[in-house]
Amino acid sequence: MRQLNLFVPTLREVPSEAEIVSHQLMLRAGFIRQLVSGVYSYLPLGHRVLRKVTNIVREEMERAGAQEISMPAIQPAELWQETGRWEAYGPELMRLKDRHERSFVLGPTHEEVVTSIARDGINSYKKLPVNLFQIQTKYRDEVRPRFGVVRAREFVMKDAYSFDIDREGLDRSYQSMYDAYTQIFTRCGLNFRAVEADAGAIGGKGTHEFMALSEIGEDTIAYCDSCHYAANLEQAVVHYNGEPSSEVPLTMEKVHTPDMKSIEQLVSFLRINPDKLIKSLMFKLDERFVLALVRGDHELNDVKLKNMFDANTLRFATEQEVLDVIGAPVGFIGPVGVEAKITVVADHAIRDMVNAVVGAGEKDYHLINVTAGTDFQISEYGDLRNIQEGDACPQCGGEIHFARGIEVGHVFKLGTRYSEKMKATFLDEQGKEKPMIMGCYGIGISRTIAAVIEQCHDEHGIIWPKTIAPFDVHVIPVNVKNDEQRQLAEEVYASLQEAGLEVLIDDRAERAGVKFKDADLIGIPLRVIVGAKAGENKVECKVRKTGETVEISADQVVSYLKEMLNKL
RNA sequence: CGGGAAGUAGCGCAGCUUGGUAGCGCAUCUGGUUUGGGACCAGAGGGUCGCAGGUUCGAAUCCUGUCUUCCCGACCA
Repeated sequence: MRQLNLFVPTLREVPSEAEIVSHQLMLRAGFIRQLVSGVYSYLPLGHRVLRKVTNIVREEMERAGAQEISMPAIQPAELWQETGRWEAYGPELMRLKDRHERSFVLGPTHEEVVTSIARDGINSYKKLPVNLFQIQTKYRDEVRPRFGVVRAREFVMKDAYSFDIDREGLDRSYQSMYDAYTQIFTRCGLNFRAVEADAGAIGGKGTHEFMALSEIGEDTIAYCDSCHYAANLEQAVVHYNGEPSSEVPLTMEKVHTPDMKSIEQLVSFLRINPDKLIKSLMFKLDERFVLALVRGDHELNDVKLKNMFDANTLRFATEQEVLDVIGAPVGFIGPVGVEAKITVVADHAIRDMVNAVVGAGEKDYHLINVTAGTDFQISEYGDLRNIQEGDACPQCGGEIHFARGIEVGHVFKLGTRYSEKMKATFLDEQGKEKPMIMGCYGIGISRTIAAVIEQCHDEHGIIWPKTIAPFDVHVIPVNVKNDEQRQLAEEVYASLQEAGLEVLIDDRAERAGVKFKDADLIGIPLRVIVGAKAGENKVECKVRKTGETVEISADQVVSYLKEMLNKL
């Protein structure tokens, strides 16, 4: 490809709308342009990278036995009403109406469509298992699009759906997708971890998120330093060791704590550590009120609380509800003497606390020297808090650390959630009708590209992994007006192409500095500079990543670069 | 949806306080000189100052409304 004709509008300055490095570089290097918030065009270079990633995904999916299809982005509301997601998905769902006032959605995912296809097309165990995938533009009306293509409203996604006759089949499908994903992200040059995750709106049990490690990641990953354990912060299991305090329980006392509503205020007022405090939080779970207790220095995990009660909805109780049920304002509520009014549950850590501080259930008062089991009763203990750095790993007892991650892939075991609702059944060997067992597997393709840039760049620009670089080699004649240089560069260009490499030649009549700056920005892994020594048939080969430069004879360029490419 | 910031040429910004009909750098075009890390000189093109309304003889500037973009939060495959 000739740069003279290539549309690469590079920017010298950083567009003010871009905050993070990948967004800035994608704009500056001329890969993308924004149309409206969260919606982007991919320019020629960006599109080439998109194609590279797409090809890797396609290859690995097909290698894993999945079959590519293409489903519509426009889907009728009726399909979503069948599974209840027309309501459940909420405002994230892009909805629209046609001229006859019929409702449609722009698909954020395709469980409904693919299940309807399977339901019509598959009716015997003999036709299973099947895994169908597509690579397609998806739509989500994000509350707040941000970080360029990392959180966009329109984005490219690979989604796959497996259909099996039983759980064992699903386990096999799931594992093969897990392996394919590992292969895909490795090939893309990404530093990632597969973490145990929450199933979210799609539902189902048994799920892993593939997280690209990055400071700008929107999720926190808890991982173990001595085993492979890694989980979403919200999902990580907290191991209960049972280390009761050796303190002698003292007699409960009421103390005046005027306006001391927060943990921080109490800590400085009473001169105690936050781990001596018990936080009492009141929630409304479905139709009931619950008082949940966690240690002062811990964070309550609402998903765990929700799961404890198998509830569908959870929200904080309003100030009025707290006043009505407990009889005290928020900030002064506690577990003592409320057993008759409300269900009290607690995190395991509360078990071990002796002489703790709780709200007195009376404005401007707290109780000190309070001990669970003695001064108040707990109806159920459970793992209700978020894991913290330094906690023990639930699998091996090692130490838990935190890292930030960008979710680039997600594999779910769906089970029969959709097949039952949509009556996607098959006849088994006994002639018995059964719902298909489903799995679904997504990869955020456009987001993956941003994640790679976050991990692979320097102060000059992008440093593409060779596997997804827009080109393999960048040939730069320093001065195109010099016939020797131009001709030699053309020869090198032709021979590299002949050798099957993807080559971009900067044949613009720009000064050397401009070309080098642009080349750094664009980030093609290998560079051939044809300059002053063209007359001696010598060129310079440079590795973008290391800056390593070697002067070689033009005749050796092809073999040398092929070797370098293998080493990268 | 709550909090904050900003909309002036393709990009980055000044001008606004104190109203007088728009400017700088980069980019673009022409000519010349340059030519190994974003050159120099001379000239040129490009803007309904986000939009609407109001105040005024006169509005980029003051007032009101509205839209958009970005950031923080809530939310989230």
